[in-house]
Amino acid sequence: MMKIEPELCRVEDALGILVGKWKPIILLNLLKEGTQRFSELKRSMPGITQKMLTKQLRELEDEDIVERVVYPQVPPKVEYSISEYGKSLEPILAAMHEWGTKHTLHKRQKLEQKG
Amino acid sequence: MMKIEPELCRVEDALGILVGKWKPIILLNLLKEGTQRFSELKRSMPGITQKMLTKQLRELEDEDIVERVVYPQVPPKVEYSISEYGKSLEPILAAMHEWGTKHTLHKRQKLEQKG
DNA sequence: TAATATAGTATACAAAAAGATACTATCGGA
DNA sequence: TCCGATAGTATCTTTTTGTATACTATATTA
Repeated sequence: MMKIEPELCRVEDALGILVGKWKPIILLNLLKEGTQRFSELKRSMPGITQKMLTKQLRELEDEDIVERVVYPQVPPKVEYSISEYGKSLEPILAAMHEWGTKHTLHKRQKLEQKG
Repeated sequence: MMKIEPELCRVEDALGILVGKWKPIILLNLLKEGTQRFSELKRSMPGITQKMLTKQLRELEDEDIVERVVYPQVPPKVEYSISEYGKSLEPILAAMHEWGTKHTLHKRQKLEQKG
């Protein structure tokens, strides 16, 4: 059985990058669609505000997960993509998605038992 | 390459369970030490308040990740442990810990380059 | 009889995250 | 000349999280 020393725990370091109401969605979008413009990302995430999208992207960029390329044009064009380094998060996202799917089912079954 | 449909994404369901300033630590403690009393858990997490520990444990219990057993004694004795179901989170915690460890190193190297 | 240990709850407060809304610059086209 | 598109900022408010501190019950022990 795996035993991580709780006091040497680095789970939070990974968690900190994924946490944020929109980060997993942003990452999955970029992983699925590849390079995307700011406006494309925004359109694919109904409900997100400009401010939030910018903020989350900056944070991901600061962690080297996401790459940002500005084209000197008017109107502006800025493209976002997952960095090679960022792709190392993919198995974690996949594992969480898989677990989350099972857990959703688990909760549904629990609710049905109670009526 | 794995492609999770962002609109069917269940990453948040897993994330929601791990998020909270103390949850990963609590889970790792229980995974490492096995069954623990409330006071033992508290002692092994310097800085956590009673209220926070109770709250996090309740939330984990509500998700069936943690089991709570009350002994009808005075002074009270309450034991916490990871449920069988909860153990399915272990690979995710391990993956995040591993990634987090690498990421900590990555950031350190980046800082050193800049001085 | 008073202190101690345990596992809490109650209340108030502070800080962080998220949301709503309005504003900016600038080129091309109508 | 005014509008629209793009990728942002700036400011304010609300919501969510987390912290600090005090309080509770009760058998046992000194």
